[in-house]
Amino acid sequence: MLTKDFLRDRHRSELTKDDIAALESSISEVKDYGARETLIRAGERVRQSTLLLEGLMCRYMDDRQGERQLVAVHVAGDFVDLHGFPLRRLDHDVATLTEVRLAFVPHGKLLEIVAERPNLTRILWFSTLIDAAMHREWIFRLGRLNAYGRIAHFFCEIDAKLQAVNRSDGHHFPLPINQNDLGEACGMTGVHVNRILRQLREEGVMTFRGGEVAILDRKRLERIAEFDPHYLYLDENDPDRN
Amino acid sequence: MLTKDFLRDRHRSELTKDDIAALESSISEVKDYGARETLIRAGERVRQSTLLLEGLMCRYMDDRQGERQLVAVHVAGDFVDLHGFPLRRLDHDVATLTEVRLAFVPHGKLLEIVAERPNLTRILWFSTLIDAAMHREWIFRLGRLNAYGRIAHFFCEIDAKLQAVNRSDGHHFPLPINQNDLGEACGMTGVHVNRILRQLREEGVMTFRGGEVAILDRKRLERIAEFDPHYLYLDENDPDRN
DNA sequence: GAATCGCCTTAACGCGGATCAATTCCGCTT
DNA sequence: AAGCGGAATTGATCCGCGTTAAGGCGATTC
Repeated sequence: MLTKDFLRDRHRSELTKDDIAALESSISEVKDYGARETLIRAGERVRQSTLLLEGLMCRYMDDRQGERQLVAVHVAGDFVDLHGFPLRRLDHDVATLTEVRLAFVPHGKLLEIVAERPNLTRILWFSTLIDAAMHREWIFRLGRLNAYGRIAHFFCEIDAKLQAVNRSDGHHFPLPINQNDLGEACGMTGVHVNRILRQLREEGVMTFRGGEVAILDRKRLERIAEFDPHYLYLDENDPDRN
Repeated sequence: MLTKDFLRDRHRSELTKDDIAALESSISEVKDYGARETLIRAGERVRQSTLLLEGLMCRYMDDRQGERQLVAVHVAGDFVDLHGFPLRRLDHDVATLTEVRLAFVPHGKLLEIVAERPNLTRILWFSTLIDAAMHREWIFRLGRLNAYGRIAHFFCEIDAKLQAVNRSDGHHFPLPINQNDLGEACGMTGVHVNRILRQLREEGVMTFRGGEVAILDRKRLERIAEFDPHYLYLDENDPDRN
């Protein structure tokens, strides 16, 4: 089941067996890629969308001096560029962070889904809007938190997302990226990321070394980050679903 | 025609007459509101979506100390909280900035559209993804530009959006908000906004006084902002549409 | 016409994070 | 065991922006 992590812990139960079968059968190809490959460039016409099965990916934009700003980090189960289907061309680049396994869905198949499966369509739409909600939280993080809060927030978010697809136990998880990547996600230099990580380590909040994260004091970490996972639309946070 | 500004200059031509009629007839109510009213609070269950017919609105999140971060500013023609339809509850507040005229569309009608009108559905989906693209550009702006660039970028964006719905001639337009609002949009204090505005004024790039914007040197303004309107998905920027 | 209010404006001061530059660490190669 | 390259680490210095505070100006109200 290639789509087993798609919307896992995110109203996946609203998908019927038929919906899932339709989605599964619209996959044209599964392929592996190495770390740090750019798969899509901004402005290109895109004709398929990418479901991330395993590994980490990111989306980013570069400024005039070539400084990079990540706008999203993706984990297993994410439909990384589903928004490319209605948009037809993207406003940013898409790249792998680690080695990945990807499944591709041609946009022709998505057109059929929109024509024939309103329920699945609404839920695919929903999944692209979770990404938008995460974008908003990133805006908040960059606009209102200092470096300490921004880094803490990044780890809260990635942990919550990895937990939802069972890649983190909430205390410990692999995250094979470097301090510079972290800086590019949080709008700061690698040097300053290093100082912040030292502070978090010395205060016993969390550690990040050799691509391994350990969360030691979740309460403190979440307070530093002003973290509230509502914006991730995970099942447990939805008080009166219906 | 209440929906005349919806997606104006943004692939609106892909909507059939029938689609437009269906959308128009799904409007349940038109209502006016005053400036600075919060219409939707984060977490509420939403059962209708809001089309902005005239005026300015914003979406925002507050941090723990009550400091506000805007995550979007909306102009006439924007379907402000269409994302509330698939999401069902929002992760942020929605408020008016100026006096506004609004049209409401019940989510029940949107369900019918999704069931019966695949083309309109795909285009409604598209419209919510333009908002996501603007979020990404805001992330870039906050993460990689300094105060000078961020303010310049804000004005480039709002001008481009207002031009698309014919509320700006590209040189001069009303923008009845204050310097503090600008700060909340650009992640800085009102005091510093004031310094930057003075600088832009003294350098002959643009002015912003009494709710009126004048763009004096567009080339310079766009260079300062590193502005490229591709992310707005306006018609003139789409080299080979179809 | 005095008082009030919202908003703009400017100045003084301090801090957070960028910048620049070394140094250390560690996994990999040979 | 030595050599190498990428990443982590740390220090010194600088400056952009926050903070605080004070004053100005036009609009509104009584």
